Amino acid sequence: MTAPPSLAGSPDTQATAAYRRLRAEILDGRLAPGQRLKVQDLAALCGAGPSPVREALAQLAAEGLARRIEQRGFRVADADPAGLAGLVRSRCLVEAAALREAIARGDAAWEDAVAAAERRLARLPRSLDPTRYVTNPAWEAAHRGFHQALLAACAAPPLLAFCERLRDEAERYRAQANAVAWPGRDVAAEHAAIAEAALDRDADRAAALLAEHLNATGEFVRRALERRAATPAARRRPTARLAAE
Amino acid sequence: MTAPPSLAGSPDTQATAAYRRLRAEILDGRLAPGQRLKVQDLAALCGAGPSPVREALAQLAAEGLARRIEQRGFRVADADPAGLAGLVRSRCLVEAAALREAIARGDAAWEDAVAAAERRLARLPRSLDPTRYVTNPAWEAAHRGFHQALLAACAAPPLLAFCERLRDEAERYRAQANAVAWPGRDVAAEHAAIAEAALDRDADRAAALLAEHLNATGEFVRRALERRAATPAARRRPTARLAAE
DNA sequence: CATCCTGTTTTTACCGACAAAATGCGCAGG
DNA sequence: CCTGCGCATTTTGTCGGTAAAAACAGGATG
Repeated sequence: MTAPPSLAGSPDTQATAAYRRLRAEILDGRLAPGQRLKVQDLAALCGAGPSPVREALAQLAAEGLARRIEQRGFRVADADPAGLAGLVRSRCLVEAAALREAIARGDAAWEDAVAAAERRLARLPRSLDPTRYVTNPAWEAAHRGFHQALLAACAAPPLLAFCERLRDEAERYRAQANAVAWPGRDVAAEHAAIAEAALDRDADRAAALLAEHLNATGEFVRRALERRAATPAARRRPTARLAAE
Repeated sequence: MTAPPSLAGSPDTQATAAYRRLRAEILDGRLAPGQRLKVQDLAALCGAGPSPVREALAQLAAEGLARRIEQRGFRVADADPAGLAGLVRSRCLVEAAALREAIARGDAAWEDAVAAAERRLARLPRSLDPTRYVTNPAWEAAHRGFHQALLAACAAPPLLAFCERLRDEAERYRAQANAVAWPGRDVAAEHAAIAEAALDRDADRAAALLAEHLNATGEFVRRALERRAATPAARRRPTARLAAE
């Protein structure tokens, strides 16, 4: 029971700490798409030297969250409509395939987990404030958990990891969109319908509903992105300095 | 005219050079699965300092070709039967889905490209030596080109990139297997059948043939892996020693 | 008026050195 | 003969400083 050197948790090395931090900032849009990532600035931000930061950036670039330009540093990956379209199409195809597989292979435990995740998600409010959108971390976690539970019975770890990665990237787009508007859609009903079809073992219906769900979110984000592009970049407010190169 | 510093091509930074090199060595098995990756050794190998090497390793770890163990360095990713099974399953699901999409969206140019790639591949010998297996780089390139051409009409870049990554990992397993045996299968016929079904726009048949093709390769590799586990001088200790150093 | 050159300033990419942690080894004790 | 503990050695992860490449700004030029 003595706690000699390091017992619990993560003694998190500087490199992974920087990785986590930068990843989070990119995902929620605090580091805007296209923005330049100067090593020294980030090093100062993370309170670390340049080496761990470069390591983190290399990792992020490999995951597609950043772009490396040889001899010219790193930038946050862009989030343009073309990228969104490819992302949504990928998600529809891949998640539908994974869901079909999960439905084919899922056992009783999988059914229970799906049902439980659905109920847990349904109980939580999407936004912390009923009148306008305020991110609810608990809902986000439950949402992720639901989609994960749906596919969990699919015995193909690389595929599931890929789904996770695409979900991450989608979150980045959503963060852009939520700055502008939020959906009036009844997402809870969509989730319930997907869960029901999956538990009925109706692969075609479940896959179609899931694809529709993803497409609807994509369409919403596309509109928001469009509207955002139309608005002249917040008429030179100092706050825009973050986004400016 | 004045013979400037770097004239053509890539002035390849040390980090990317190391990345390419290590990646190649992992893919063709010269760095064996599970092997420890000591930074200093690799740095000496690449003629570079530790920082670029760590950067390359972080990238490889993000791609799944290496594992990072916090505070304990990097190792080459394992290549055990379980990993192979998940990989094959993932490839079947993902490539089938991508192929369906490509068949649905492909135009005449796509058809031509597929047909051309198939003919190019059919013309090349699988092995440089007819009596035993000797890797033929031209065939490898054409093979990759064929599978790529098949899916090219699928408008989902992230998905295609993922297929590439899985193909890379599969190559790693194949390198293990080819050290033991080589398939008597008529792979050329399989490729021809897939191309024909795709050009007939018969998505179901094409997807089924492709999945079968991938499964057959997977099964071949699995057998080879099994045989390999039995033969080497790993009598006293369970398989652990193979991974050690 | 746009364009090109040129010197200055940032920024990248890299190395070598250093502390903390892990690994392996020898040795006492059961 | 095996088991557990402390010490020397390796290895990791990190920093600060440095050459070289890119970005920038200003002035001369067609």
